[in-house]
Amino acid sequence: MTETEQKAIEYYKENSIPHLSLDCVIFGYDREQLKLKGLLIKMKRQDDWGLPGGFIRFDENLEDAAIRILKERTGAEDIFLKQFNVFGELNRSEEFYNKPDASIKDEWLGARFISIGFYALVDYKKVTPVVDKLSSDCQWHDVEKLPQLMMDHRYIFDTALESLRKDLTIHPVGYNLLPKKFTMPELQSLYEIILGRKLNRGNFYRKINNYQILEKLDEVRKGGAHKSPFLYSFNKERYDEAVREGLKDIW
Amino acid sequence: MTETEQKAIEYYKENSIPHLSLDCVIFGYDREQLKLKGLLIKMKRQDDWGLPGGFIRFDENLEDAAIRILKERTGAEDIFLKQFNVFGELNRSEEFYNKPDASIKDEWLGARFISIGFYALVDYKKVTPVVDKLSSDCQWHDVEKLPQLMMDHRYIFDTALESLRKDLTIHPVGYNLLPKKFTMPELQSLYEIILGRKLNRGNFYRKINNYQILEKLDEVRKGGAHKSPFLYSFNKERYDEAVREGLKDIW
DNA sequence: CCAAAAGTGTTACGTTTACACCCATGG
DNA sequence: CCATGGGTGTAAACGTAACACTTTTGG
Repeated sequence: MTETEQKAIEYYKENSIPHLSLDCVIFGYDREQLKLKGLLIKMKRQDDWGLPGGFIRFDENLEDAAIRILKERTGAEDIFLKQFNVFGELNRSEEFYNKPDASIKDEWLGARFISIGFYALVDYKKVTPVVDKLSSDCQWHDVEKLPQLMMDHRYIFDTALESLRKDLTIHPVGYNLLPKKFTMPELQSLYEIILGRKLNRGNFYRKINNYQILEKLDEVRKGGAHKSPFLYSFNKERYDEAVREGLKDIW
Repeated sequence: MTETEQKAIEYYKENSIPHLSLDCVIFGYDREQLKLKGLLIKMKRQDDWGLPGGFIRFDENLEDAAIRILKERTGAEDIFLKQFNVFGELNRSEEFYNKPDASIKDEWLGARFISIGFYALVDYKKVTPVVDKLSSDCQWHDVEKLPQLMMDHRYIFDTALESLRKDLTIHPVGYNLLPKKFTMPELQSLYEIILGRKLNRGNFYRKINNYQILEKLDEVRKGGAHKSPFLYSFNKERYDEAVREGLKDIW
């Protein structure tokens, strides 16, 4: 273990709640490749990838810790972030740092950890994955072809995706993932990518309009090969309300 | 603080994960009064009621800790138990044990705690509320008229009830709340009590039958004032499957 | 006989899905 | 002109709520 690593661990140890970690499943919407990605990190001298995570400082709210970790890893702020499950099986993490050939050995890190899972959704292009002092790599991976993940991180990832897709049917998504002004096909494409399936255009159009979270602008997007599509923006008040209250029974 | 209390705290301190607690919202189905109850405790020398909670031992799974706490408080085993949210606001708990007039002062207990919320559903009659070493009372309370609760326990309680009612529309409920053999009106009554509203009899009959989680027996319940209702039992395999997978798309 | 229980039918209504049509328009 | 986008129509399938009728049967 290098001195940098040791110092980083020392800092965690002094300022964070022990035995409690936070794992973030960060989904990235890739508008160009029309793919959903997941941000994974690689710990120094480790083969398997893992979820970016962190610890909760003694002086910060749980939610703020998740926001901070996300910011540290991606630079992204003001993002759709949600606590979705706690992973507390015995031995889910202990072995990792205690193996004879473990790249990092530390008593604090090697203790039992219970992890609170958050998932986030960010704009793939707006994000620069950041390698921190304990990691050697931080990369986007296609959700459909994830590499081998360490510990129970594959299970956490799958649970997050399931939660995201379920939440999507109740809550709106798109703010911070699309430009301020966007077209209906762009919004539909976002939904299709997250859900992993095609949606009917006409039905999507009517449904999303009924939610009244959109504002149609008097502009069109010029320059495309075909008819210029209209531009829309989110009505932030109605959008936030729908995120809070859910999309049912808002008539 | 008495010596008993001090010893109890000492035991927690030595065997439990610090800064991490577990709060249980235990709902009790009261078949006779047709009411939904919540199990609350009163800490020694405290006026406000609170949720039964506990800590996670270093050597037990998160889920097992919840099962244990439930068992300690109610004697109930093999119960519908679900993790529903984590409460991690700064200062949600610290003040409680650090107030000048706090009935219990302890460094370990007075530290910051993040609490994992579980809710459970038990048969009101099968349960004997147990007062432990730190509490002076343990009682059922009508869900509609809860007393003042300490800390953020009212918020936790309300969140749990919301989760329970939402889960009820997707997952079946009733095993362990009804006798092995029960009638259709009894099952409907259970649902009505939990949901807090009346359901249409005919529709309920068809719906619950479609789920194919019930087995109609060749017996009737004798002794009532009127027509003897048929008895049913749960088909445990189908029931468990529906609990796991949800009730949609099982056709 | 009466009231509760069991089972079924019917109607209405709303939602979702699938599909299809028409129009607009940029290059 | 043609591919894309915008907007609407519609029919089928499905879900569910409300209600009502019938039959059964214990006391």
